[in-house]
Amino acid sequence: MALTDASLTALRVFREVAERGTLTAAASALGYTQSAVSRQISSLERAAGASLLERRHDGVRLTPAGRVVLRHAAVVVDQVDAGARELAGLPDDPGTVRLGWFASAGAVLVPRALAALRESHPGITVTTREGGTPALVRALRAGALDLALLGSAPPFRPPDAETPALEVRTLAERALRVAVPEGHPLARGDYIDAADLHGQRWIAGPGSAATGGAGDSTGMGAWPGLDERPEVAHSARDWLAKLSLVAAGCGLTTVPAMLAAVVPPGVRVLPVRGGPKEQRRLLLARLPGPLPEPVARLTQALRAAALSR
Amino acid sequence: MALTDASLTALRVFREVAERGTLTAAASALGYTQSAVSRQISSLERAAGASLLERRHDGVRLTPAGRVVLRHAAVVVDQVDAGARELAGLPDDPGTVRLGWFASAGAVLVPRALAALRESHPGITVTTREGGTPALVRALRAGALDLALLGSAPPFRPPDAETPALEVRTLAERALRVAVPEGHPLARGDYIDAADLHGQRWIAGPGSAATGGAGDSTGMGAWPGLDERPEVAHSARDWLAKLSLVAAGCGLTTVPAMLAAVVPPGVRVLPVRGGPKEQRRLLLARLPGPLPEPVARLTQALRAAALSR
DNA sequence: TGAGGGCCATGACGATTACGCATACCACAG
DNA sequence: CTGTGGTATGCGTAATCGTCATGGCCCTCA
Repeated sequence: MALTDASLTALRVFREVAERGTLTAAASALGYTQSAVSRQISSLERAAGASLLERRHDGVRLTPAGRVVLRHAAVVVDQVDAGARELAGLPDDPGTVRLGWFASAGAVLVPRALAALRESHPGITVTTREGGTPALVRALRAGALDLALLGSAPPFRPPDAETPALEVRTLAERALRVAVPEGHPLARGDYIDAADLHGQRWIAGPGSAATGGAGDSTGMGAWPGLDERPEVAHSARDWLAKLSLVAAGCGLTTVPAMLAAVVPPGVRVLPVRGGPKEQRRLLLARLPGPLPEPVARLTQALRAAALSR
Repeated sequence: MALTDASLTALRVFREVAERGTLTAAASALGYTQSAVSRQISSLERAAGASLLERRHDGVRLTPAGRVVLRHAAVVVDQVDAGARELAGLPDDPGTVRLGWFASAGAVLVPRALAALRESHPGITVTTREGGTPALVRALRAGALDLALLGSAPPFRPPDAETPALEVRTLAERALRVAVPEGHPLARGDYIDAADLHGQRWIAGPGSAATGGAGDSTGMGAWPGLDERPEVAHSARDWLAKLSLVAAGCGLTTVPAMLAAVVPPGVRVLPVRGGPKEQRRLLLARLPGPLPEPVARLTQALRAAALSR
């Protein structure tokens, strides 16, 4: 028996379980009994030939194999749903969703998601605005935004400590990279050794902290793991300006992996090896409560966009 | 009952039927009886709430609804298969595949497919070469190529008449478009009326036939459905040169829809309405015989690339 | 015109799967 | 110790899946 023998129902159930954290909650959400959900999971694990979930007293956790299957399952289920929608030509719920985002997410993920959403749900209107993580969280709390894309750096803490806790899901977690000019010596390899970042000139973000530790990329500039005082040759907030400077050979800058998709000609985006792992998370946050259909659709679009490379 | 209630088996069967053209052939290929396949199709049609196939005495044809479902089904099934492979960590068969292609396919589809293949199967080496359809067919026959991307124009005939017949599958069928400069009056709308193509200056392909009827885009230039003698302002083979000329405002040119993905700034690619439908097919051909694993993988990658927009 | 071949649909039947109900077991908190 | 929350599994019922056999339609050829 192989994963290819899995059923769509099992994949759909698995995704719901992974999101909700317990078989019981997933069952309730999908209109099954816990028993049926348990069997679907068991069936999927047999097909996968691996345990996909660790069972704990208070729910389940994904195993590494579970994470692999979840990634594929999400794509599959969303694709089937998209097919159903297209086929039915369903009149979707009209509505407006208000989304907040930080700059690098706005440059890549948001356009990608909005384009997909415009195609799959032409009736949904999305308004968006840029902001830093603290400001976006305040706007969520105030009810001025329905959804917000937030960045998060280690140690990965909740966006704020107020109650009720924000409903936060991780869309992606990827390592930071460095953008180098095409002709730069460091551009010759497939990665940059952290030790080779010594003595480089950097294009930093705004503010006094040249390394910009915030997860939302606003202050990003010199490599955060750099164990020397960085030489800051330029300081800029605008990503297009920063990347143009890189292209012009003016220096290096740290970028979220996502930005690699939109760098202009003359720029290479490379991972860094050695030194501490510089991971960043892309989060999607909202206030707890019923999930309106347009918000759910945008959430799906953002998730799909984050899963695609 | 909705498409979301469909089974993976039904989707897999449906795709095989669509490719092979008869329920009987699909059944044989998948190890089912014709009866089981017929029921899977019926089940899928119930889920879709529409007829997906026209039944004819010699097999089946896709309905418009069937085409929609096929597009999604292919993605779903390939994604499940990809998940299975990733999960199994299967050592893939190493090997080299030789692929032939014509220029516009080489500019878009081949890079896209090869990039995807490099990621999913790093052990597979692909060598490619450009050629026109007649030359590529000869190379297939001579065993110098494993696969070839061929263009086909109406009336859609087999690539040649030799035996054994080449194994040919249609990856895509799309209408030709016209590339116009951004500032051109015809660039203002979402489409071009065929009547408005009168009197335009054209960037033609090589050779004496300015409209270049061959499906493989080599001679493509003036709109093939043009009912006047075209004014040819430029003649070029190289697509980058042609498109750069368009961007520079030197004239219009006919392009396969696929090329819209890689036009440089300053170019708009628009469909044409009115006049005869100018459809072109993208075919993938090989000699009949056992399908080596690396060839199958490249075939899948090319198919996936052709399905994505 | 009739025979034969190819193709799809469907009745009948047996095997397998899916799901709900009830229950057992485990961990944790008060 | 009791109550709560969570997962796994036995049992019974209903639905689904696939094969075999058959019928109907269309086309080709002698």
